Amino acid sequence: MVLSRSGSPPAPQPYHHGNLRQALVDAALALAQQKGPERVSVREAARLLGVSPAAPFRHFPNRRALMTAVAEEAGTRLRIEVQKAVAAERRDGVYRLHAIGRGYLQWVQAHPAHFRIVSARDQIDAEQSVSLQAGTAELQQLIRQTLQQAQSRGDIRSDLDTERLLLLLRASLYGLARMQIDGHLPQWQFREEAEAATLQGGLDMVLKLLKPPA
Amino acid sequence: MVLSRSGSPPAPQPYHHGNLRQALVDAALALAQQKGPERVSVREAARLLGVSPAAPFRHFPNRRALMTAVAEEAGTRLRIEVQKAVAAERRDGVYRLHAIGRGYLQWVQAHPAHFRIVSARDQIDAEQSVSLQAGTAELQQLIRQTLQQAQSRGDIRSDLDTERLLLLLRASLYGLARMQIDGHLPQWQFREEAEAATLQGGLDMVLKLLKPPA
DNA sequence: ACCTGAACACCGTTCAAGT
DNA sequence: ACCTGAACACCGTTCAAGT
Repeated sequence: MVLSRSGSPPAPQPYHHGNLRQALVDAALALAQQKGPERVSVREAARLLGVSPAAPFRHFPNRRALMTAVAEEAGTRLRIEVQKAVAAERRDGVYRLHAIGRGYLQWVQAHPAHFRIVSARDQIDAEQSVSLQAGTAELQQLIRQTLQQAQSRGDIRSDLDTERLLLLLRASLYGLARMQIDGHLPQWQFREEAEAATLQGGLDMVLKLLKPPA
Repeated sequence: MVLSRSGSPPAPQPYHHGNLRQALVDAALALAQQKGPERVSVREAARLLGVSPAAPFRHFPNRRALMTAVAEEAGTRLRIEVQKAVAAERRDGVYRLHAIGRGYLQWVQAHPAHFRIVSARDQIDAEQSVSLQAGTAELQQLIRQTLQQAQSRGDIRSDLDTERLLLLLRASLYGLARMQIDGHLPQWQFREEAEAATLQGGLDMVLKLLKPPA
């Protein structure tokens, strides 16, 4: 948040106290947005904050731990965003499923760097992080409940196993998100809106397929 | 292929000729399998082959170019594997679609490091590589044709836009593959077979949903 | 044409020493 | 308790010089 954007040496501030831990997370996130998560360096973050290269290691055992902290923050924001999206949907059944998917995909598109970090298994320790594990579990539980509800309302085919549908739904969402992030989406469309439309189209298609046969 | 597995200094072989370029690709791939693609270092590859740290740069302008070459090889193998899988399927229609999906998912599971490299957008230059672009296009074209054929045979609902179905199919497959690679699959199952079954279940579910209503 | 040797500017991480 | 300074073993990359 409080990054000096000016010249090179940001003048040794009274960072000797202050919350260096949080400042490092903020700086790392900012760097990830600028140059991609894989190019974030601990030293550069330290430099930006005017502390020595060794300072970060009083707060994080290693680079992965710092990146994991960044991922935890991003993950929390994602979860909150999706929860907000469902809460804002007043209609029931499929509409709530739709809201979840839309919220998820829109967030990914709005914050690509954040999503890349949460899903960067090679940069973070997702299994070790209770926050990340809990966040994922909570999201999965939200989808599961919404799916069950939609099934019992007759909005969604109920002749199919809920857990398997859940897997497919997650795979579709995650797949669409990653295709966008990894540049696998048709590029003959220049505009951001076009990509959004493609993602939406994918989402619409799954949900259409889930409708009970007429 | 021809890596000396023994002690540290692999004795300066007559690599002064020989195919250093290909040897580097092989070495990088081997390292990627051992420690993950993101931990492959050009210097270590050079060391393994008994050449100087500068030698690789006569064959590749930079690290990304080397990794891209590795990805090209992996991508070719993936494409061939999938093509084989379809060719081996004697039945028509959905069965061919099934074969594609199965071939894809099985390959990913059998060669996780390879898949990680082909899809490691932060390590390679996928857009610059004609080989990778062509491979992806060919695979996409294969799925498209198979899908169209299945639709016209009445195996797959034909009331839905082919291109959108194609997107969903790709997203599901890519999503399932990445979930496995990124460790998002339920871990209460220890065995590899269990993960394979989960992936298969996801694939079966999409294809089931694509069947025309009875 | 292909490779070496030495160098440069970076990294992550450790550790004694400072406040 | 928190940070610095200096050091270590690594990187990717360049470039003159060697064969």
